[in-house]
Amino acid sequence: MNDMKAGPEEEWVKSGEVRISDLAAELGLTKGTVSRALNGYEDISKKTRKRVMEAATKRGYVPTTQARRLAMGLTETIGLVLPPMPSQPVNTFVSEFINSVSAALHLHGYDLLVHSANSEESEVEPYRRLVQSRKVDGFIIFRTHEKDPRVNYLLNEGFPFVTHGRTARMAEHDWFDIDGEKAFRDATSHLIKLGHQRIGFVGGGREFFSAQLRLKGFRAMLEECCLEKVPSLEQPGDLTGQGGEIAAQNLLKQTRPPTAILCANDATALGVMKAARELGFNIPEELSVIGYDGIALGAYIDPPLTTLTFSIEESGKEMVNLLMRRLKSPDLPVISKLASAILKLRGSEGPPSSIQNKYMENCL
Amino acid sequence: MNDMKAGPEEEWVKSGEVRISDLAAELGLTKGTVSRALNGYEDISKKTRKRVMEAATKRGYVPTTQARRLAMGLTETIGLVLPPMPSQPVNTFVSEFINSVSAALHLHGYDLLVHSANSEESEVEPYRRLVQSRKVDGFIIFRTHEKDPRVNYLLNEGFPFVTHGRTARMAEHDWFDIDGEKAFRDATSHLIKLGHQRIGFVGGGREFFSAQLRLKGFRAMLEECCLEKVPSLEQPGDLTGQGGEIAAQNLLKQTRPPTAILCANDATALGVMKAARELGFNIPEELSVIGYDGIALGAYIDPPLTTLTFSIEESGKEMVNLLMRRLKSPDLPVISKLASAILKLRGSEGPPSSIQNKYMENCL
DNA sequence: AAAAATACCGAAACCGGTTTCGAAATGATT
DNA sequence: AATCATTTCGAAACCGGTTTCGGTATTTTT
Repeated sequence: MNDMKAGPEEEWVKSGEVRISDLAAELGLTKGTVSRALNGYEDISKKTRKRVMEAATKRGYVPTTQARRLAMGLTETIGLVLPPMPSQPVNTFVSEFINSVSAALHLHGYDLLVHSANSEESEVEPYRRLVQSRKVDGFIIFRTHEKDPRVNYLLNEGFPFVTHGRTARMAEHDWFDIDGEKAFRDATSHLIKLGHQRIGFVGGGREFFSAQLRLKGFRAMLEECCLEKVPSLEQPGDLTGQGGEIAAQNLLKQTRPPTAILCANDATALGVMKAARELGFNIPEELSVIGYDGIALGAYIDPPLTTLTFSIEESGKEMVNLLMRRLKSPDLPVISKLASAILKLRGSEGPPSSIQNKYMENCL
Repeated sequence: MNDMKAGPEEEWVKSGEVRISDLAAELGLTKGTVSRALNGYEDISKKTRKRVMEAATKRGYVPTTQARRLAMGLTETIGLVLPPMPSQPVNTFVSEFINSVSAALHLHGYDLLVHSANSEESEVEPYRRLVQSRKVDGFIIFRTHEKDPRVNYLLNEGFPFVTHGRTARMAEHDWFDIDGEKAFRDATSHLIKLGHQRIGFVGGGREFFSAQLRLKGFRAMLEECCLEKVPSLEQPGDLTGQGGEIAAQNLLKQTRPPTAILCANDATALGVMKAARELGFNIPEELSVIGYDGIALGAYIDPPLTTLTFSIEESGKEMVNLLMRRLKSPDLPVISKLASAILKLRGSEGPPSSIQNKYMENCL
C-alpha cells in the first residue's frame, strides 16, 4: 500500500533461495553435472551447458560460497589485523590501505577479513586464532617491526603472508616496502641544498623497522655532505602528533636549535609544527619541517606540509599480487618490491634565515 | 642451522591439522559424539566429555570454521562496504569505525568482511553480490542517503542491517545516529551567544541525510534567535576539503561576508580555513570556523579546530548490538538509538570583531 | 557391420562439521 | 524379576557444493 516508491516492481525472486540441487532437479540432471557445466568442464556437451547456464541465470542461481569453499578446501579470504590504535589515531593511511587491498583482492575473487587487535593480548594471538580456525588463506601485515613476532609465528607455521615493510627476516618472506632510506636521503639533501646545516630528526618508535631506515637515510646524507652528526638533534618519536610535540620541544629549546626538522611521518610533523608555533618559531622562515606519508590533510594546513609521499593504492595492489603469487605456488622463491617515495614540496620548508655555508664548499 | 633465534622450540604440532574425525577415531567415538561433547550437549556423560575436551586441547583441535558455518547455515560474518573514497580522503573516521565495529563483532564471535565499492558500478551491486553468494549474515551501513538504494534493496530482500545515520525509511530499519540537528543547534547557539549575526553554513552533499539534518538544526536555531535566514549564506559542499574551499570563497567574497562559518564536517572546515587564510581573513578574529567529526588532527592545526565530536567507539558498539539483536530475532520491532555530539572548543571560534547585537535583545 | 574410441552424464564419495533419531545399556520402579 | 524411565552414545542424514570414477550412448575406425 505504502511502498509504491520502492522502485520498479520487477518480477523478482528473493535472492539466494535456489540451490544447485533445485537446479539439477528442474533440469533432470544431477548436482555433479550441473556443477561441472557451470564450471566449464570439458565433458559436458555444449547443448547441456547452455541449457544449464540459461536456467542458472534465469533462476538467479549463485553458488553458496561457504559450501564451495569447503569443498575446494580454501577460504578465498585474506586476513588483515589492525594494530591497536593509538589514542590519537591519525590513521588516514589505514582506511585508504584497506580500501586498496580490498579492491585488489576482489579482482582475484578473494575477500578481506579485517580483525581488530585487542591491546591486552599478545600481538600474535589474533593471527593464531585466524590460522587455527582456518578462516583465512593468508595475511597482509603492515607496520612491521624489525623483530616481528607475527612474522616469526607465520614463518614457523609456513603460513602465507606479505608484509608492508621489511623485517629482520625479510630474506625469508615476500615483502613490499617504500624505500624510506632513499626518501630521507632525498629530503635531507633537499634541506642541505637549501642551506640547512643543523637538521633535526624525529623518529618513530624504535620497534618500527621503517623508522630506523629513515633515520639511516638521514644520517647517510649528512655524512655524505660532510655535516657532523649531532646526537641531540636525533629525537625519538612514536608516530603521533603528541610525540612530535615533545620531540620538537626537546629540539627547539636547545641553545643551538636546528633550522629544519625531518619527521618520520606526517602526524609527527603536525605535532612538531604545533610545538614550533607555541615556541614562537615561524615556519618555514625560522624552521623548515618535512613529513612523511603525504596525507591529504597536509595540504590544508598553514603552511601546507611538505612531505614524502607514495601511492597507497599501488602499495595495496602490489602486495596483493605478491600474496596471490605465493598462494598459487607456495614454493616459489621469496620476492620483494621496493617502491620509492617522492618529495612533495608544499611550503613548510625553505632556506634558513641565516645562511652560513662554511662546510658546503667541501661537498657537492 | 641458522634459525636458532626463532624462539624457543616448543614441541609444536602445526596448527589446524587435526580434524574432528581424527579426534573421534583416536578416542574410539564417532564424530557426532565428539561434536556434541565439545558443544556442551546434555546427553554426553561427564566422563566422556572430560575425555574429549582433554584430547581436544592436547591435540590442539579447533573446528574448521567453514564447515561449522555451512552445517549451521550461517556465516557469522557481517559485511561493511566502503563507499568509493573521494580523491581527497580525510577519512580518519573510517579506520576508527572499522576498528570499533570489528572489535565489537568479535565479542559475539562474528567476523567483519570489508568490501570496497567500485565507483563504476551501482551502489547496491556489492551488497547484491554479498547477499546472493551468502557471504554475510548482515550489513553495517554508514553514510546514509535520504533515499538510500542500499537500504531499499536490503529492506526489499528482508536482509538484516543497521545504518549509521537515518534515512527516509528509518521507521522500517534499525539505525544508530548522532543527533546532528541538536549538535548544530548547539553550535549555532554558541556562535550567536558570542555575538555572531551573519553565520555561514557549508553543507555536505544533498544526498547525505545527516548533512540535511545539520542544516535543519542550523536554521532552527537562527529562527529561534530571530536572525533572518540568508540563502546566500548557505552553501553546498561535498564533505571534502576542496568542497570547503570553494564554498568558503563563495561566502567570503560576498559584499557582507559572514563572521562565522559552520561546516558539515572537519574536512570541509579545513578547506574553509585554507580559503579564508588565502583571502586574508584571520581566524578566529575575523572569522570563526566550527567543524564536525572531532578528528584528532584538528587539534594540531593553527588555530586548533573547534568541532562537534562523538565517540566512534560507542557508535560501533551500539550498531553491533542492534545488529546482533536483529539477527537473533528478526521479527522484533525496529529500534534506534540517537547519541549526541558535544561541542569541543579548541580555538577556531570567538566573538566577531565588530559586535552589532541589534537583534539580540529580542531573544535569549 | 563389428570393434574401438570418444563424448557425455549419473552415481557416489568427499570437504568437516552439526543435529536428529533410535538403540543399547543402565538405573529406577513395582 | 519384569517393566519402565534415563542416560549415553552410534548411525546416518544433512549443509551445498566439487571431483573422481565408471558406465551408456554415440561416433569413429577398420
